[in-house]
Parts: sequence; structure tokens; C-alpha cells
Amino acid sequence: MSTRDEKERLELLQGTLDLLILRTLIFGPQHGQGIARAIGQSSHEELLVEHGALYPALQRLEARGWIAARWGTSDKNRKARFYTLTKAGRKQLVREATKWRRFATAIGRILGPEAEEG
Amino acid sequence: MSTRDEKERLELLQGTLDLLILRTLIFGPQHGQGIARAIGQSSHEELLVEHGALYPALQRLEARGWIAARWGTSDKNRKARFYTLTKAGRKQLVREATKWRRFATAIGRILGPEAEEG
DNA sequence: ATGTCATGCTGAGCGAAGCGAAGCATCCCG
DNA sequence: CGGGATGCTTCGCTTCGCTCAGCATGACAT
Repeated sequence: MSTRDEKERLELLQGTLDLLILRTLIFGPQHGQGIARAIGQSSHEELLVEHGALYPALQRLEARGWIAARWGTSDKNRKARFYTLTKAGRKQLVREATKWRRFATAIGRILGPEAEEG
Repeated sequence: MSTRDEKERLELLQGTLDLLILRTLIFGPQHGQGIARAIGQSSHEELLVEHGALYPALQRLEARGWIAARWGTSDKNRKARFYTLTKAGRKQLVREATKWRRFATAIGRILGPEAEEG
């Protein structure tokens, strides 16, 4: 059955995943699945991060020096790649968060008053 | 160098242009340039809509039946294509605006309290 | 009338990035 | 041992905004 899937997830707008990942890593090192889970939870399951988006994004961020990776062991005892926010990553997070707020504000203005979030 | 570029515009996140166009057309028929101008203004010049994004988007929206087009004459007396929101377009606008708000709220939750817009 | 500029539209091609799906490895447990 | 869960990788597709080049036409100065 499938009307069971009451709460369908929103698709990510392009360019927002990096921000979400960086923000999630503020709370400490995490591996891929952990990051995806954390994003899902802290968005009240509105956002769903797909594998095919997540891992390329992590590699992207690592290549840019915003996160650092090392192999470790997950709490389920599997080999997993743990990512840590670098100093540059922290700065990038601030930049992206700021940009996001400007953007959201701009859109909000255009959508009008009823766009205020509750 | 070139710290001269005081007010740089934000790039659009993919998927938001349709929403902006539909919303702009709420106030009545407009031609391409007029739409771009209106978006710029109502966002306090934070958003800039490029030609190469605008016109394909308009064709896309027309193909989907959300806007209707007819040739007319601009106030500068040039031949211009005027777009009108269709009934389906109005519905689409509501859908997209709702989706945007859900999305922005979800991101806001992840960014944390300081993400509230003033 | 003629050349130049502003206005407005079109189109090709590019790149970024999210998605879906297939696949591999490893560990756990019966 | 064999099946399932966990985690990572990668390929190809699609969407969509951007850059850039180009065309047509009206306005205006000479």
C-alpha cells in the first residue's frame, strides 16, 4: 500500500545541501549516514538527503577544505568515514548561512506578508 | 582589489524562479523585462534575474499551462510578449509558495534560532 | 534617410548539483 | 555459512540558472 506515505519529503533546492551538512557538523564529527539522519531529524523529517546527493557533496566539501575526513568505526561497528568541520569550514558555514538568510528574506518580501513563518 | 562591488546580487537557487515569476504576475500581465524589473525591485535589488534564465523559464511555464502569452506593445512602444497568470497558474503559485515556506522553515530549524529573520 | 542606441526576444551550450539505482564490502546473527 | 543491515562509491539522467551571441524594431540625432 502506499497511501501510507503520508509525509512526503521535500526535495532539496540546489545549493542548500552544503549548508545543511556544514551546520550538522557543528555538533561534532559524523559519518555520512549520521549526517543524513541528523538532517532528517532536525527538520522534523521534512528533508530527506539521498545517498546520491550526500556522498558527492561530502567529497566536494572535503576537496574544498571545509571538512576533513578520516576512517573510523560507527557505533554499529561498521567501517565509516567520519567528517569534521575545519576552520575554513566554519567560516564557510557563516557565509552560507548569511547568504541563505538574505535569500530567504528576499523571497519572503516578494511572497508578501503571509510568507512569515510561524 | 575591487572591493568596489558593494551590492552584489544573490544568485537564484534553482527552482525558485518559477515561483517568483508566478507571484509577480499576480499583479497583472507583464512582459519579460517588466517581470525581471519587478522582481529586482520587490527584493530591494537583492535578486537579479538574467535573460538566459528568464526567457526559458517563461517558455517552460507557458508550456505547462501556468501562464498564457500574447504579443503586445510595451510602454516604451516596443513589441513585447505579455504573460498572464492562468487559473492553473494560480493554483501552482499556491503550491509553490507553500512548498517554499515549508522548505524555508525546515532549513530555519536546522540553522537554529539565530536564523529568524528580523 | 541613415546610422546608432535602447528595448525586447531567442537560442545554443555549459556547468552545477540533486536524484535514482546498481553495486561492493563488512559485520552481525541465526 | 547465508541473509540482512550498515556504509560507501559511482554512473547516468535531468533540471535549471548562467554566459554569450545574435536578431528585430522603434526612437532620435544629424
